[in-house]
Amino acid sequence: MVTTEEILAAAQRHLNVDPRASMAVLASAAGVGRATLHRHFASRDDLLHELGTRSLDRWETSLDAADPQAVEGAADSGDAARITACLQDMMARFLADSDDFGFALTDSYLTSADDLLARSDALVDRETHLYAAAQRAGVLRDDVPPRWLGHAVYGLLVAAREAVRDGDVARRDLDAMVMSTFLDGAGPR
Amino acid sequence: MVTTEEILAAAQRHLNVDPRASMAVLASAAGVGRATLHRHFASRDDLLHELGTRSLDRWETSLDAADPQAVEGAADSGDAARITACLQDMMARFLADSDDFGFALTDSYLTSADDLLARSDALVDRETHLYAAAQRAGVLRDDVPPRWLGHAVYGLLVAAREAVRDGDVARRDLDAMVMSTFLDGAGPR
DNA sequence: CACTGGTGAGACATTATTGTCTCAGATTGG
DNA sequence: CCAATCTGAGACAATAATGTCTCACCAGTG
Repeated sequence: MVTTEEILAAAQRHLNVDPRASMAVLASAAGVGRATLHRHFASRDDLLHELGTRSLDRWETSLDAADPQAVEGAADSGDAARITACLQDMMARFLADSDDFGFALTDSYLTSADDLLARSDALVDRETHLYAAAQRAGVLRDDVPPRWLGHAVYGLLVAAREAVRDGDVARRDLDAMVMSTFLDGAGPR
Repeated sequence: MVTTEEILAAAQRHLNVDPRASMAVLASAAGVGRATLHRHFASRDDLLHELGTRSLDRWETSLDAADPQAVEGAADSGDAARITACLQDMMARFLADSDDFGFALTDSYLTSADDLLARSDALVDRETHLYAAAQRAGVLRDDVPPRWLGHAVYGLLVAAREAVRDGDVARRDLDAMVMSTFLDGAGPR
């Protein structure tokens, strides 16, 4: 039997490639009849909404794991190693999610529903506070807006997903490479 | 009168937000009747194909400008300042294009048409050679695959577009910020 | 065996989208 | 003013997508 999770995974994988994929296409992509797909999700909007919710759930979970550590670390304002480890942990979680859960596509889901958009905004704020704290702790450069750091991380996640998909980077090297690129850049060692 | 260019610009802007936008939506987004839109582009595929072609044209132009400089710079294998300037120039061109010309959406256009896909692959190769040359010249770190650098640049372009769109970074600061993030990363100064 | 729950195939009406066409009005340039 | 040209609105048929429904089928269970 094909579970709801498998259907969602197949749908996301497919919508990544073709955002216009029809329900019929998504059904056969999941190896399921069109009727069965509609038994899981009454409408296409339902499916997209669920997909968006799952993405936000994962994002929130990653932030939940990273946030308290960071706030602590920033509170005693100096434990750079700790806050760096926290950033690394968060990045690794993001990367794990970007694997099977798309990232670049998230946007198109969110903009359609107000509740998802609101959640997304709230998470952006939380993450931005985290970067700001890292800046105060001297772990991240403070000559750029913290929001830019958030965008940069997102961009690198997109890059990472593409790189793995194209086979340009091995999955096991990904975490270290992305983190190093984020922190140290692409300039000479 | 609404020119073809304006229609394309409006379409791209709109398709960025909603890849499923219909011809009717795209027409009114361009401030034009549906019939007029079809006078410019016989079919939706035609429109998307043209959009993809324009993206590739701009990309190719940017590479044309950067490539000879880089090859020269790599040939005498040491003029780091020169090859850095060349990378900066290329990045600035990319950023200028990512402004009005979308970037993140390019993919969905390309994967639909074989000729565009082939052109895209060729350009990726050219750009990769450029990064490899930069690595040999000691301008970019050589402990990562050159293709990863390409992905990273692409990701930062996505980030830059989002950052400007959200008003998180002023356009005039963008070039320097993106280049510095690419070369030096987000770690402390 | 009979029964149950879930499934795929497909019919079906409805709606959205596409591409073509016509026509009346507006604009431009002579 | 007139003619040529381009435009938007809308009619139109064809196609695609959506959501609902029925029905035969099959696997597992009692």
